[in-house]
Amino acid sequence: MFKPLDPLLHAELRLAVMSLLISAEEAEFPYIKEQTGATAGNLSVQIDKLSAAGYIEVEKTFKGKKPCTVCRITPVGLKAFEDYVKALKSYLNVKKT
Amino acid sequence: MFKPLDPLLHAELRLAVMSLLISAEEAEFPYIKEQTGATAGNLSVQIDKLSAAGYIEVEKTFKGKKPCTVCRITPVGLKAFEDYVKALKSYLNVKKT
DNA sequence: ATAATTTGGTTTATATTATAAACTTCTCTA
DNA sequence: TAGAGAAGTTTATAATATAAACCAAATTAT
Repeated sequence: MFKPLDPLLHAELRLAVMSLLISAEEAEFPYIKEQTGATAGNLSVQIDKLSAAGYIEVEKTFKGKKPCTVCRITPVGLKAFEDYVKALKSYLNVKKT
Repeated sequence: MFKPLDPLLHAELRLAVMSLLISAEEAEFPYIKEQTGATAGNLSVQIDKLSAAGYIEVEKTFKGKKPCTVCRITPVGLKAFEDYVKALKSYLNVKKT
């Protein structure tokens, strides 16, 4: 009846990050921060979690002399996101009006 | 960009309960328990929260001599659910494939 | 030159939340 | 009448999200 919802994705900020990365393919930390409205600390933690799960790839480089953290979604992450959306539909597609 | 997600609804079990009640209009505790696979304790707590928020109505009656807890969605709950679904879409409708 | 501010983050502490375990009350049945 | 089962509730714990505090380097102001 109800499919389980991947707890890693069923969290507002992490879902927003994944959502961004799916449409953008690549995004820098400050951009994600601005788009999501998250605090840097919170974003840092959630990015770590997504990265630890292999859902995103994080590359720490330099842009001139400033540090620059770039995030990309991985195939695993994309799959997880798609599965999550499918599962969610079991909760939403209830009323066939 | 990303609409905030009602934290009361953005929780697996509560979402499942609301989802059930939207299609069923009325449901008894044991039925909800069975459909969601939740433990009675967890379900009891989550039903209380939905009820406290006015999202559902809980009626405690008797079925013969056994207690019988019946739940119904309220207009407020229905509205909240619809808003939640709309908000969710801001996270999902990203890739227009 | 050096003090203050900003940028780009990380670490840590707190507060909330979800969840299950333990408990209660009543009924049925062996 | 003892034990099991149904229907929940309360309470304790473990996980989680989140922001506050912090750090380092670079830029700007004095």
